[in-house]
Amino acid sequence: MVSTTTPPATVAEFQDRLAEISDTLPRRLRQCADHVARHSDRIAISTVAEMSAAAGVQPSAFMRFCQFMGFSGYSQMQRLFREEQARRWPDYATRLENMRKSGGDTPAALVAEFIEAGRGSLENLATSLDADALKAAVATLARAPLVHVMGLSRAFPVAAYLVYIFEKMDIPALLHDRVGNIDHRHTVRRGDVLLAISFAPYSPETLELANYSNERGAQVIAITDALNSPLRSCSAVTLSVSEIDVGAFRTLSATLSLATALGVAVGTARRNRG
Amino acid sequence: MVSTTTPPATVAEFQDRLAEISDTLPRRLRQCADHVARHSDRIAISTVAEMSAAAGVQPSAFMRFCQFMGFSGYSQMQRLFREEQARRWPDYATRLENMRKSGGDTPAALVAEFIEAGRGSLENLATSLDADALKAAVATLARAPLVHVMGLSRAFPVAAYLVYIFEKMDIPALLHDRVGNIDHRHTVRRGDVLLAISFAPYSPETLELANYSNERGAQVIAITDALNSPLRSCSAVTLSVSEIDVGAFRTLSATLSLATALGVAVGTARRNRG
DNA sequence: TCGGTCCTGGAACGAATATTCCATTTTCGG
DNA sequence: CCGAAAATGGAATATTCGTTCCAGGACCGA
Repeated sequence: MVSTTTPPATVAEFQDRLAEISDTLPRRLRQCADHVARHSDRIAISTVAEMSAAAGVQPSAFMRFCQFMGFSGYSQMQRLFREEQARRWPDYATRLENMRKSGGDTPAALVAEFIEAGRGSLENLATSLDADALKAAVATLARAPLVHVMGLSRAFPVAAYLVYIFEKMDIPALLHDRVGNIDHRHTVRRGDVLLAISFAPYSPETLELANYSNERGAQVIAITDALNSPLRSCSAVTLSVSEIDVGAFRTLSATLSLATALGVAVGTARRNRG
Repeated sequence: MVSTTTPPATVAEFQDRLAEISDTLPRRLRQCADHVARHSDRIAISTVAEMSAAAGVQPSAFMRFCQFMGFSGYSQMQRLFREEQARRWPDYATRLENMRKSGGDTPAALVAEFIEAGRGSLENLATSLDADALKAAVATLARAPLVHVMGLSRAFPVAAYLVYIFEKMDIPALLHDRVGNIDHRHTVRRGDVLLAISFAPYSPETLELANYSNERGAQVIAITDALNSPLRSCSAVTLSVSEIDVGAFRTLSATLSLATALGVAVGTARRNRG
């Protein structure tokens, strides 16, 4: 009954085996698998009783599940997750607390706030990213003869960094800055793609260019913040990112991570197609 | 012996009480306190036996420490840290694993990589930030009649965002871009401050401006990557940040968090001095 | 040096937890 | 519909872990 294979040595291996066997599992065992897949982080700090209750099964069923996964029991499985967690969380939490504790508005405390905000934003991105939209955006951008990029105010660093990456990857890209108040809209041609980046309060210039591109027959990819962004109505694909704010300010951690990944993905996609 | 006060309700309260009593503790108990202060994150996943062994004391000593902290015992203390951890780590880890598992080079997997890198960079920043240097940088910048900001290539988004923040906070700041290949160096006056941002490979233009400013009697604050950065030799204060790379690319999560905090701190410092 | 107080170490106890076992139920092929 | 094999639930057991207790030792003031 219990396969005598060696237990997974890493969380990644664990995930693989889970995906592999979860189709062949009886009902209760399947419940365990589903719950574990969804809350694997809880394993490190929960007891079998808690886990099985949360999954809606008996502790004994959960034990059988552990053995199906190749472990001798729950304890061995738990050890894997505890080690994993300890590895990725050195003394960071402690240090942050100290920085924050050092005083409400010392610079170090402020950095701690922004670190926390950035971290939270990254976590949000992980849970809320629309993988299909992203894939569509990459496909569209990979086909574009020329990529137009526009972002003003807070979105400007993102636009600038994207163009920098595009340039590094030999992708033809044009940054629509507003230097000299010169408008570059007439460079947009049918078949080109506009990557428009804007957050509330949305700058009219960016919206205007998005609308113009649409009329001109150039698809629009938007990186924006909320579901009610005006960019959504005039873009083929919308990627949304929300940043946690510190007072009136925000970092760009999540937005830049998404943008960088997008740029690199487009670069590799192009390379693959020759 | 054991004070009958209520136990700390949050990790912050815990830290406070720890700092408060740790001077009055006997030797073994002090060892516990030191070890806990340094590895508070381990409490959630370790047993008393493990913790006490790591601290170099007997389990019973560790128990007494828990009671000094106001808890009934180790279990109650552990519960606090487990709740804290569950709170700040919803299903983020799971989601990330799924994204990464979905394939080596799908866009979503790439985003997961950059999220991890960003997170790691932020954690590095938390543990390696030089609070004194930061404080000095803020003080210097707060006194400057005019702040010059320069960063090219990968550092350009950081420079741009800093100037954006300075502008929002009514701080006179000038971005030394290279539009039209026009050099703004002659705007630098004695008493001004240059905020120079550069990472390997360091762009000569930024280094040049840093040297020039020094000669001109304007102090230089550097944001750079390593300890052997050429900026270090010509700057009054150096803030170092290291970003984890994904292949040949990096995000700017940590750098931007630091820069944003720096900008906001300077703004509030100025406001306080009128 | 002596007496008292506080601290320390280790063993012993009790509670909680993981794990196994088996009777009962369900499933599925014939 | 029947019988075998698999799955399930719940109780019983074994193990680990938290907690307490007490004897011995260190420290301190007199």
